[in-house]
Amino acid sequence: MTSDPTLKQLRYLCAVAEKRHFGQAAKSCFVTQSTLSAGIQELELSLGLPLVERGHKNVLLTPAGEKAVKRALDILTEVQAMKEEAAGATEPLSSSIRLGAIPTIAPFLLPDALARLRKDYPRLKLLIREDLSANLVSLLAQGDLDILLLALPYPVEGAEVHHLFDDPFVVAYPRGTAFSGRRKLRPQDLEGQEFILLEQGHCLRNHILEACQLTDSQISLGFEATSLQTIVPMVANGIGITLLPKMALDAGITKNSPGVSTLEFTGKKVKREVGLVWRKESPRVKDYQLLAEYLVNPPDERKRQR
Amino acid sequence: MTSDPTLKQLRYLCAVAEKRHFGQAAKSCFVTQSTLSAGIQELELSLGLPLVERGHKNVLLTPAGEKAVKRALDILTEVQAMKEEAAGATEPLSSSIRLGAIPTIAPFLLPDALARLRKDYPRLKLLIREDLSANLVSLLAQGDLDILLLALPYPVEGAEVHHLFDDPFVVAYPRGTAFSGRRKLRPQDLEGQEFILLEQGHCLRNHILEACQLTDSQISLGFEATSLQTIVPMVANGIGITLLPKMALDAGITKNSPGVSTLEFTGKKVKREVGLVWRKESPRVKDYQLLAEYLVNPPDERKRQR
DNA sequence: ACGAAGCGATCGGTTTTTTCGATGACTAGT
DNA sequence: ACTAGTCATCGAAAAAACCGATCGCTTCGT
Repeated sequence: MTSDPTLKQLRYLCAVAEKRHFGQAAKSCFVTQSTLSAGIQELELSLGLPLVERGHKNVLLTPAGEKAVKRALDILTEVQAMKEEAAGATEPLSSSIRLGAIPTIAPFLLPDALARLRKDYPRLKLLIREDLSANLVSLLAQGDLDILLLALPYPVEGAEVHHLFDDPFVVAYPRGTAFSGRRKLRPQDLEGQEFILLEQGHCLRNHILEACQLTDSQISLGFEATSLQTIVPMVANGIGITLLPKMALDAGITKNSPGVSTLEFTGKKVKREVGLVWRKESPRVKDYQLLAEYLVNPPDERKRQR
Repeated sequence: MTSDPTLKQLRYLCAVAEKRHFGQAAKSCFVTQSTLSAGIQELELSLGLPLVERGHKNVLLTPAGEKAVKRALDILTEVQAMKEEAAGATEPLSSSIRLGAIPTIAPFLLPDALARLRKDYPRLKLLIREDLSANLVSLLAQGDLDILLLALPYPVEGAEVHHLFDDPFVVAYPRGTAFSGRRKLRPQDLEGQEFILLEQGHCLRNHILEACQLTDSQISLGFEATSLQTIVPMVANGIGITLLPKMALDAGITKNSPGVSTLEFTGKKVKREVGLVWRKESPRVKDYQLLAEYLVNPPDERKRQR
């Protein structure tokens, strides 16, 4: 088995084809004539046929040489293209990011952030996958997703966690009942209430329980829902109360349910956190930090909108 | 300026992309893991960005890495194609040959030979240029032609000459005049005759003069013609006599001119030679010798046809 | 909790390849 | 014949590629 051609050899060949002169070709490649000569010979050896016809006055290419030069030019331009593509890829947020987000964050945080991202980085392709935290974490681990938008705390097994902001809970209750007249609540005020929470698997459920220092067994659960959007009408119908992420409230989740009132908690303890998670080894931290800025900004904007 | 990628590095990258495992990729490249690892690193350095995300359990490619792999595969297949093309080109008479031939040979020798060549080597592309010997020789020297079909002797300045066969001259004279009744002629029998020859520049003219040991001044020239095909009718009209290459006679040049009779010479001295000429440095001698066989064969075939 | 195993990165030393400058062989032109 | 110009060749030095061993880290099994 003869050895393979070398890119260097192909460059030599192209130079010879262009200059039709070994010495000048060598100069244009910044090597000595002997080096180039040997390179051409080796290429001919590896291809098994003569490519160049060495005359005394002029150097000519054999038909095979002509074809080889065409190929070589193709190859070299492709290599060049690869380099340029790589150079272009160093520009931030210029390729695709596969983002996983949980259902209790994605609909409230992403639409606005994505719009602004698209405006500033039109070359970015964001692929969104909405799923439960557990599934997202495993998808991230096996490389099917690049980054996750999760509610924290959540166990992420040696992945990098980047805190974005706190997301306080607010109580949503049927208008005119229970806490009417109160301006703020303490967690313990909720005791004895009928709760409507998301079904098992949603981290929001656990975060709410933890934030209120409750356990599954301590609270009476009238119903379980599959999404926040379905919980709100249930509250409006007087079936029970729930805790909503403020983020969802800000995004207008109660807009079409006038029967629902909301109350904030005192202090800042009753909350979940929102953060990004990526593989520790990921080399695109720069991209992710940039992405983080666009996800953190919305709070300011929401204040304005409120 | 960072160095260029290497084909080897591209192969390493593709192997990693395929195996998603450095050790196995290294094995498939028949190198050690350290070598491959270093190669990938160098490639990343030369492209200026990470291509591979090294996890503990699985190796992943960055988006830039994915693109680079696509490019790399393209490049490698193209290199492979170049090699295969080169290998295919070693097959004889498979590419193009630019053949120069003089007007006093080409129309008589080539049509039949080309037909048989086309049948046996359909991939051969023969480009024919018909011109005077002097022009052909210079075209050959500067590489615009690959091989010449000439009448010899002719000065060819350090080119390679390959004798094909002798081409005797025959006398063509108006039927019923001069040599009627003779079976053979000696050159000196032509003295005093009115000659019709080709115009200056045709080597046939000089070959005839030499063969008969005459000079321009010794013979009376009634007319000069621009082609053999036009000489024959002139002979038929009784304007004079001429010498024709037997090759032309065999090809039927007098077929439509019943007023022309022909006579051979005694011995084998009154002739020109037909040969191929190529640049001494030409690496395609194999092809040319094969071509020669097809040009030499016709004499046998002509006997059959006569 | 701890040891073993798996993986990629790194290090030193050896082998191989590349490169250069000088020289050789050959031709064309003077 | 001699000179200038060209590509091929040679030997030594420089560069690189490569390997085996080892390191650091993580994971898995006990």
